[in-house]
Amino acid sequence: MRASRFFISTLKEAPSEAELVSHRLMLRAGLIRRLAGGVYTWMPLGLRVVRKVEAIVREEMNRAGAIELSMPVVQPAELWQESGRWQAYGPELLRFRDRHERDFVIQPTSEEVITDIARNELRSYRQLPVHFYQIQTKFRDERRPRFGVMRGREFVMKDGYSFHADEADLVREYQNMHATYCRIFTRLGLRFRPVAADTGSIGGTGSHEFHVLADSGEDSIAWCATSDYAANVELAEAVAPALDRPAASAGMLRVDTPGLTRCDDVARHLGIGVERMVKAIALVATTTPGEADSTASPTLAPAAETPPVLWLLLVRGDHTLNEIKAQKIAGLEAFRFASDGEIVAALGCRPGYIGPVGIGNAVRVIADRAVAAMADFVCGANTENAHFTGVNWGRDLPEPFAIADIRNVVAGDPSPDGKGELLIQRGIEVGHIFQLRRKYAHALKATFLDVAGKATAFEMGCYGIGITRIVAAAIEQNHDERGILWPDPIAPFRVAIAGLGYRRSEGVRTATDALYDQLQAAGIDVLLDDRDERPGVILTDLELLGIPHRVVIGERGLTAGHVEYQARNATEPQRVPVAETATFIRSVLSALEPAAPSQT
RNA sequence: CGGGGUGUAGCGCAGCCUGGUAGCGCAUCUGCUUUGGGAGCAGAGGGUCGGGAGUUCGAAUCUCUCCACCCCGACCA
Repeated sequence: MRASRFFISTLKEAPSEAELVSHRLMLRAGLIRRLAGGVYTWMPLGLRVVRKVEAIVREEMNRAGAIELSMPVVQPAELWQESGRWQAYGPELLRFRDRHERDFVIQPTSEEVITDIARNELRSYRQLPVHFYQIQTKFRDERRPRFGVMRGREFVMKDGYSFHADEADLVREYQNMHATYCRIFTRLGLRFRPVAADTGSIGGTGSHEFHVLADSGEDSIAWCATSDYAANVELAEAVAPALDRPAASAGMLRVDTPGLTRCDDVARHLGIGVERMVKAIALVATTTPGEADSTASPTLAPAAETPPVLWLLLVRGDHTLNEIKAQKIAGLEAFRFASDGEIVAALGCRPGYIGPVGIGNAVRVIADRAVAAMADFVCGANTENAHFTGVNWGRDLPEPFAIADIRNVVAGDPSPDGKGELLIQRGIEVGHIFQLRRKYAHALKATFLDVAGKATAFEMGCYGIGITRIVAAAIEQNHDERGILWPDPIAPFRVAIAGLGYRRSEGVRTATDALYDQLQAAGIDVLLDDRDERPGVILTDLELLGIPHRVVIGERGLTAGHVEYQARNATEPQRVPVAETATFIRSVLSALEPAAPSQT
C-alpha cells in the first residue's frame, strides 16, 4: 500500500476526552473516530487491525471444528420474551419498535437465535455435537461506556455456541475451546492468563475468562505462582484462617477516637495494626423473599420471620467487601448500601463509628471468616468519636448470625488449592467461555431425539471473544512514549518503507519502489510512505502507527550503498546493503513466524 | 442511575471571576525558501462561543433550563 493512496490522519495532540493510553493512541494514530458515546468509526488503518484479529480468530475456530454463520443484529422480541431475557436483561438491552409497532432488540449476544436454529434444524443425536460461531456487531447500552473501544456500546464479538447430547461432550468441547483460546491469544502476540470466573447473569456452571495482562485493566485476577490456580478476584475464595479463634485476653474498653472514621486512622491512633480492626458495612436488602419471583402467588402467607431492617457485614480492617460474594448470601441477592439516614435510624450513629456491639435484633450481622476468628479486636462503638477495643465474640456480643466468605482476596492469602500463596494482577477481559448447560434449551424447548428416540434438551456451551476490545488491549500492553508497538500478527502493516525525499530524489524513488515491489511480490504486508512530507513527520508518524519493521531509504545512505532497518522495539537502526534489503527483511520476518500450529 | 467536572475554529487551549471589537498554538490553503527527526518567512480561509429562554442599552462572560462529553461508583466481550 502506498501511503499517498491510503488514508493516514494522525494528531499531535489527543482529544481531551481520552484518558486511557490505548484510547489516546488510537485517536492520535487515526485508528478510530468517535461518532457518539461508546460508538466509533473504524478508520481504514484501524479496520486493518480488526480484520487481522478476526482472521486469526476465524482460522483457529475453524481449525477447532466450529462452523461460521451469521445471525441478524436485529432480532424479534418474541424470542427474547420466550427465553425470559426480555424481562431479565434490563436497560442494557437496546429495544425498539418497527413501523408495525413490533418490538425488536439489537443483539447483545445471540443465545436465543442460535437455540431457535438448533430446535428447528437439529433433530437427532446423530447431528451432534455442533458448534456454530459468528463474528458480528453487538450492542450493549452500557451505563457508562468508557475508554474508547475498550468498553464501547457497539463492538465486534466472536460468539460461538455449541450443542451436545450430554454433559460429558459439553465438557470435552469446553476444554477444546479453552485450548483454542489459548492458541488464539498466543498467536495474537498477547500476554494473557486464563482464570476461573463467576458465571454472572448468563448463568450456567463452568466458566473461564481470558485476561490480557495490563495494569490499566478493569479486573483483578488472583493467581498462584506455585500451582495452576487462577481466578477472577470476584470469585477467588478467601479460605478460612488455619488457626481457631484465640481466647480473649483483654477486657472491652471504650476509647475516644475523635474525628477518626477510617480504619487506618483509628489503628494509627491506637498504635495497632489495621488487621486488628473490624469494619462494618451497612447494607439494605432491596427485595424481600417472594418478591424476586414474580410468579409467586400473592395469597401466600408472609414470611414467618420479619426481615432485618439493616445488614451489617464485617470484614477485617485491611480487607475489602466483595459485593459478588455478598450477593450470594440468602436474603441479600439484591442489596444496596444503606444511606446515612438509614444507618442513623438503625444504629443511632453516623457511619464511621458503627460496629456490631450492642445492636438490636433488627440488624443482622454477617462476619467474614477472618473476622469470626478474631479475638480482642477493635470496632466502632456506635457512638460518635468512639471505638471499642478488646472486643470478643460470645462475651461482648453474640456470635454472628452467619459466617461467610465475603471479602476480596489480597496478595499473600493462601491459594484455595492449598499449594502456595496468591498474587494479584490486573487484567482486561478479552475472552469468556461458559458451560451454559440446558438453560436456553429448556426455556426455548429445544430438544433432539436421543438414541432411545426420546426428546432430550441440548447441553450448550457458549464462547465469546471481544474482537474490538483486543485491539485496544494489545495497545494497552504494547506501547511506548512514541506510540504503538503492534505485535507482528495484528499490525496494520508489517513493514514500512520510508522514502526520505521520495518526491525530490530520483535515486530514492527508484530504490524505494524497487524494494516495495520486491516485498509486495514476496507477499509481505508493506506500507510505502511516499507522502510529500519532511523526514521528521514521516518517521514520527510511522512510530506512532507502530509498524513493527521499518526501512529508511535516503540519499545519504544510498550514496554509501546502504539503507537502514529498525524494528519498532529496537533502540538502534542497523545498516543493510541496498542489494540485500529484500532478502534481509524476508529473513527477519520469517525468523519471527511462530511454528505452524499442529493440525490436531 | 448517583457524585464530580468540561463544553469557545478540525485538535489542544486562553478569554468568563469584574458584561462592551472572539483570541493563541497546531492543522488547512497560496507563494518563496528549506529537506535524515513533527521547518522558516509572508499572506489567506475557517466560529450559530453546545441548544433554548431570561436579565441588560449590550451576554462567550450573569441567571434558569435542556443537551452532549469526560472522570469516580454498581455491569460485562
